[in-house]
Amino acid sequence: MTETFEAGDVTLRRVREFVWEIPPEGDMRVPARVLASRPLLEQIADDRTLEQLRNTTHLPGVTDYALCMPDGHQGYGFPVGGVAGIDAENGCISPGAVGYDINCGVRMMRTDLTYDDVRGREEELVEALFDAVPTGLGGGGVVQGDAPTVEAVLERGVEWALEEGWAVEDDLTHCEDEGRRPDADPDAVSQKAKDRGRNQLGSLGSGNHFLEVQRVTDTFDAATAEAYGLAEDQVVVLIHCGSRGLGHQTCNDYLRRIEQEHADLLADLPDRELAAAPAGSELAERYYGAMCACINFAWVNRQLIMHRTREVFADVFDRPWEEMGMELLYDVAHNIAKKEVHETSAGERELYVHRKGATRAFPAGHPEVPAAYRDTGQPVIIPGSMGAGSYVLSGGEASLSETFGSTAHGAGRLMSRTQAKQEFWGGDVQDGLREGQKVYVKASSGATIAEEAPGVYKDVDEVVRVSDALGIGDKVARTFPVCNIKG
DNA sequence: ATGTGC
Repeated sequence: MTETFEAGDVTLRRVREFVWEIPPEGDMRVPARVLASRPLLEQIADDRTLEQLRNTTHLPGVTDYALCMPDGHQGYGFPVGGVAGIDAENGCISPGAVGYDINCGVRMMRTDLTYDDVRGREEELVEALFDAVPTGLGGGGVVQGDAPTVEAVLERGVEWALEEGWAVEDDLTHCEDEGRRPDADPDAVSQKAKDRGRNQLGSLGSGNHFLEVQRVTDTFDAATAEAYGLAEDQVVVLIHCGSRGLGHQTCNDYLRRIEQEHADLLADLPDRELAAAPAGSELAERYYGAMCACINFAWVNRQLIMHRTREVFADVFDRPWEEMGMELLYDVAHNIAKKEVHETSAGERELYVHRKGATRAFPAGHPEVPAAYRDTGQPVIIPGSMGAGSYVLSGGEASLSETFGSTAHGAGRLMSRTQAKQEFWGGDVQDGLREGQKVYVKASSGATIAEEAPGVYKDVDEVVRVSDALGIGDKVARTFPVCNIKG
């Protein structure tokens, strides 16, 4: 008999280990799949995640199945951790299925330092980073951009940073799409969005965004770890942030326009938050071009923060950063929609692959993996919480057949920010991390520390275990925090 | 996530 899992009015049936399916019924165009262990499934049984996932199967052109990654939880319309491959010719594109923070993502920078080099100097380092990298809501960035600067960043991405001395050539070759989305259309980004972004170039923002100095605690795959330049005890830097007010404004601009101009499509959807523009429409093209421009902005944002971090390390350790092996390992987006060609049940199709809180995980040999990682598969960076550490995976062979080339993006929230602030007090969390785990955290707001307390997250080990077992993203290395700055 | 609302 088929094993089932009941959650409210949703019944999932087990397809095989870690694969659960909501069979199509009513206006569902395809099944919905959750990739999770039973404990992870139980953690999304009582919120809107499964209902939202089911809703996404109503989107025109959704292909084969809608998916929820192991770290999934409820979001705006479309679950965080959601993946949908939607036909780019006959389907649609949905801003809510990309997320408000366009190209929210992570980059990891290597160093040649070991934990011994930073131990005892955590406080000095965390203070220096906090002084150098703007955090929190509002304006102020590493760079104060004027209007032409914003245009250049939207158009050319990290190439702009290279020209301006904020990057080296190797940074481009170790970034998804070499740091530039060619489909970017800066004219499709509103003046209001550009104005908001102008003084936010090189700023972390708030919420779950952070910069963390970490040490590698484990390697699981010696050959891939070596190819990625990772070894136990090594110090690395992880940067998690997105496109700030510029991306947020762009998402909002297009949601409102799409709701108005494609009200007929919206009328057939179960949730207003899923508003989508039909493929081929002017608005679909404009949103795609604007989103790609925001992607470039976010890559530059992370680039500026990384380069500033190099300067901080040079200062603190009194050596040129080039002599400390401070190279970009990889930068990967986890809030994005991309035109990609995939093998589907209907044959080869060009899809808008929507990944919202999901990471692309292309395996070895895929032509879109940067040359540096063509033989190992794309690095997949999965940040965990301040108390649990993070993972580096490599894109798995099964990702292309199972998940449109995707895997998880983090530990996944267990509770809302409001609930977190009722459960935790920022100062206590900070003290506990420092005294218990030698993790030095500095934030511009105590509330943010409470909202991001380790206890508000699911078990990242369990999330990664599922990814690895399914063969969509394979374990390479694990890291643990040393010091962390956040909004 | 966000000049912390739709």
